Amino acid sequence: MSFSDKILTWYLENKRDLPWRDTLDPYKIWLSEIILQQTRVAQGIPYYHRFIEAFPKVEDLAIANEEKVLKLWQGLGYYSRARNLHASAKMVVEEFNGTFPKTYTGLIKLKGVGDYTASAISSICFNERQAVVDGNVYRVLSRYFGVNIPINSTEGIKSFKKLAIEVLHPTNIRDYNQGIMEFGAVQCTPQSPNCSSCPLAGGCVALEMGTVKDLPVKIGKTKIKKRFFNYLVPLEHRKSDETLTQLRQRKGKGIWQNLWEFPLLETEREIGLEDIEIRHSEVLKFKRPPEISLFNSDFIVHKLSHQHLYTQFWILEGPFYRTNAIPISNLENYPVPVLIAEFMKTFKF
DNA sequence: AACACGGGGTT
DNA sequence: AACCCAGTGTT
Repeated sequence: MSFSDKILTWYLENKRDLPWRDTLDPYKIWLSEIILQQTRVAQGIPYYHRFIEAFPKVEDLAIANEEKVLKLWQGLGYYSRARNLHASAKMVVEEFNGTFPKTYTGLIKLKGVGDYTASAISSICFNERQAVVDGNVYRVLSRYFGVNIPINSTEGIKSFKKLAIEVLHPTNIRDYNQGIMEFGAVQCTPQSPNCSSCPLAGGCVALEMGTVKDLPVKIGKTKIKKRFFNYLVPLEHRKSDETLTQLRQRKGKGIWQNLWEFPLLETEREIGLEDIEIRHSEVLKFKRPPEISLFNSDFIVHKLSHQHLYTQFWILEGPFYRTNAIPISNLENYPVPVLIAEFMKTFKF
């Protein structure tokens, strides 16, 4: 039995019942694939349901405000996925009359659709002969065939893609592709893979050589940068029994593009109350000196994959010049980073 | 070729 | 703390 037949047989007996497995609708498969980029299935499932409910068809997504799309995406991370998702929905509706491209070549032109995603959609929806190479596939192929070329080197990317094409199933591309990924996610896991009950143990080079735990090989380490964020939370208590505050939308490059946050003073190092008293006007203008207090005595350290944000929330009470001022009851409508959402949940406005 | 881009789960 | 997740786009 060939490698691909073993994978396919295993899959047909072990596949999970996932929400997007009951359809070949390119819209739904595309949505699931974008959500699942660098994201675990368990984390993505509730988002998939919410998007399908809010936007049953690609036309619904295309006519939505970006604000609403980002709000639904809040908490998933890599927000360029949401912006590109929205842009591609518009492309499909406006340029292709609402019909998704039916080929790898057509699909890869969509924003946010790269080699992996174009291969996944074209093979799953149309059984096109394209090989998917995601993190699971790198792991399974490197172990079974004993390949120690670094998976994130240029040579590795090329040679694993070539190998993936060579071992593709002859006919059932659709199920084989999902099968090899599922096999990596469930059976041939990163740590403590279940080799003792593996249907592919016979023929697995890494198992034979005792190198399972060393594969796949990955080079380079992400250097983590430290940043110091001082959020200035303005509060103006009005007689109308309403409290005003202010949010701003992040623009330009960097993290959290197009999401909202409180006025931010970023510094090179930790600063204290005296510094805030002097510098708050760089960020936010008050009509008279505000009453300032620190919300969190210890840093809130928000960890991203490549930076740690040492964060202090400063509460500034007093009347301020209200461009973009909003009542606190409206805060929930804005798409915000998890760091800000956690603060809003904890702070007693 | 290297880096930026989130947040959460697992060990 | 380190690694990884159904990767893509930019520099």
